[in-house]
Amino acid sequence: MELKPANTQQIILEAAEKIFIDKGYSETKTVEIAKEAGVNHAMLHYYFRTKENLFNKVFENKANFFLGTFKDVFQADLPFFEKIKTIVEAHFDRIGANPKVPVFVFREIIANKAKRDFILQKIVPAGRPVIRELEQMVDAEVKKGTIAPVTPLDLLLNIASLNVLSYAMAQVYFDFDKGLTPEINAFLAQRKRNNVEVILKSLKVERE
Amino acid sequence: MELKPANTQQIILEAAEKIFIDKGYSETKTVEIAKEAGVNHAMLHYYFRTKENLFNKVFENKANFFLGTFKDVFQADLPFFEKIKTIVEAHFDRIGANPKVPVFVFREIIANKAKRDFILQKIVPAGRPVIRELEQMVDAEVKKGTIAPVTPLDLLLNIASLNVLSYAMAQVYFDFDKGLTPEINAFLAQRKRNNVEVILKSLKVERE
DNA sequence: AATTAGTTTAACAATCCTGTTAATTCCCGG
DNA sequence: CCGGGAATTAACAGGATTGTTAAACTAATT
Repeated sequence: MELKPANTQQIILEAAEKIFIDKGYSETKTVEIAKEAGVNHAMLHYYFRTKENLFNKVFENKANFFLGTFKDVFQADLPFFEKIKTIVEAHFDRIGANPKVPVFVFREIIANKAKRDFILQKIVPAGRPVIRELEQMVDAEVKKGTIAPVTPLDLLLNIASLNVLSYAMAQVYFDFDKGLTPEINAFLAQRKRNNVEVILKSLKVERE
Repeated sequence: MELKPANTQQIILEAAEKIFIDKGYSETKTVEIAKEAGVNHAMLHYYFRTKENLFNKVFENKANFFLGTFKDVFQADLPFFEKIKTIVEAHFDRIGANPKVPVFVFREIIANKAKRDFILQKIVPAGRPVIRELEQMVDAEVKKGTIAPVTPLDLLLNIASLNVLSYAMAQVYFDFDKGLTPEINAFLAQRKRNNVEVILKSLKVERE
């Protein structure tokens, strides 16, 4: 992916990202970040002044990543159910690219009220358009009677819940740090299939 | 609930529980636990020797609680779909009694491999019977053709995912520490209804 | 080559945190 | 009431950790 560790600042940021996400804020020592980055630890102060500053940069990036996992998947021009399927799968895969991030974000928010406010003020508003877009899609179908009436928020939360916890559970059952073994891949593939199916079924109209 | 803060050891344990779950292992300072418990911080060492020792006691309790949320809900003698509904709701409510615990458990496991092994060895085997009991219930219905074929593991993970993330999300959106406002209760009630419905629908037989 | 701004280094100060210990108080059985 | 073990306190040692700074180095410009 990123092939230019050109400047020290970027190197530090990437090292910090890795370690913060692995260990959380206070289990992470600035010296360790410096070591991982291969620079003198005074450099962290030179570029970022404080540990918290550096952390906030990382956290903002990652929180945006996690909460933005929905934004990019509405483009395709497909039939409704195909589109939903695509959204669920794309979301699943995006979490797969950073499987530790969601739990990291939740944990840090719950542990630290200041960060919760930060999220609410800066990031949730950005999610508004996603809801609205989904709302239009869903409402149109509901009106046609092709799907059951659901709120877009519930639908969104259902997708996020199934996908996020699939990876969280995988990290409890398996040792994720040693790469994706066939066993892990099988588990994830099964969950992916299951999640799509559950979401699609949740939209089906009930008949008696 | 617990009306006997009789001995110091118990007081310390309860204080530790509260703070560890709020802040995680390393953000928690032993002095703070002592202050919360209203005792000299040397008492922690007197009763528990080390911080890690104390943490492990708390963690084991809470991890067992979380993973045991399924065990107690299979008793009722009801029709299948009613039973599933009861299970989902009971699980939801048990998480509600300790809403921060699931994310706490995930985070600490992911941050600390040693704890993951601990979980796998001591706690997952205890979950085996739950799977088996569910398996019997499900298989019987599948054979009758009254529900779609699903693996009990998937069903279990689906329930856990929806319920756990409902509370995790609630803690991102709302300030949970100031008690349950009507707003929070409304959100949770809606999620509870939704989760039951999604799970039940996931079991419905597909028709064309 | 000299100047300068930007970067890096090494050493250190200050604080914080865990664990320890020796002395003191508490409480109960005799 | 007294002796002794358990519980508690105050004080501190040792280590880790973050942040700071002054000096040294680098590279581009003149």
